[in-house]
Amino acid sequence: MHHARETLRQAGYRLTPQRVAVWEAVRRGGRHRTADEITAEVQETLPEVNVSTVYRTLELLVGLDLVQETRLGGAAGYFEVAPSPVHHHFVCERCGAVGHLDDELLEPVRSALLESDGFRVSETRMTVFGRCRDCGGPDTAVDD
Amino acid sequence: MHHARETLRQAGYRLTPQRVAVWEAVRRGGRHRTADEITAEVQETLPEVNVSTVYRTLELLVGLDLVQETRLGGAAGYFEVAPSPVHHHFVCERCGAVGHLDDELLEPVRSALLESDGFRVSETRMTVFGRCRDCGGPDTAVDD
DNA sequence: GTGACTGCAAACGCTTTGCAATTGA
DNA sequence: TCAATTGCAAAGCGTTTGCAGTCAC
Repeated sequence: MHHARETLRQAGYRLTPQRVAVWEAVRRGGRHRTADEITAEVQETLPEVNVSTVYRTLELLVGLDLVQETRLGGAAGYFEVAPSPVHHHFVCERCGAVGHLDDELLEPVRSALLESDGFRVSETRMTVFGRCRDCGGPDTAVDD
Repeated sequence: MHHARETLRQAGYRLTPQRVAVWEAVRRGGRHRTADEITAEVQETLPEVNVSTVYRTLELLVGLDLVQETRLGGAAGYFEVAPSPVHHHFVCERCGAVGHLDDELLEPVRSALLESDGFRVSETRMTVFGRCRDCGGPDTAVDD
């Protein structure tokens, strides 16, 4: 259970209907949503809400570590409830399905970077593209 | 030695001074350059060249696998000579230094994805943020 | 009541596009 | 020659901003 309301209050921010609606939309979405999609959903209940408010709210929620923004390749950013533990994404380039990938898998990469380059990783953003189980691998024979 | 000219010719494209200049700018740049930086450099010798030409040329070169575009976080894309073998980037969040990270390091990640999710990876884009050797780690005591 | 917040409209930065003029093959 | 390519200007996209009015506290 998330504690967005309390977090907002405790940080001294006002609990407006718009903010609640944006948070709900991000949460309900589950999968990654663009600011545009979030705006559309919020407007179903609060038709007057403006994109700029959505962006401002998303920025706020990202700052409070309640929401995470991800760039999946295109021009637009994607938003989702900040996951714990940290994870990354794999995207099926055929059907668009998005999956999650645990951050622990990248531990060897971090060690290697520290040893070879003295680079101390603080944040990793990885997006993997390929074919999901249902869509078959690129080198798999498909009969159709 | 790269073979941009031949590749262009063989693909049926014209070898214009603008295209050569863009390719040279990407190549000479070495590090990652934005379309804007490339435009500026090209205009040093061909002042009339327009951004749109640069973008069209970059798109062409990317399509021919001569150039690679990367998103490093901001709004703008970064271009560099398509590297082989494939690599990824680590960015120092303090001084902005960009380093390269070999794709082989990600082999365990690919295996794990295939085993656990049946996901067959075709392309990985990873960007790692942190502190380079000179800037010190986030938990390193810095005396200044 | 009052300052944090909103909606609006306009601007932003980066990129793409339509079109007439130009140019490489 | 003549279609491919260019420069220009304008539009596109997602996002941000300034401002006057509004609302949660």
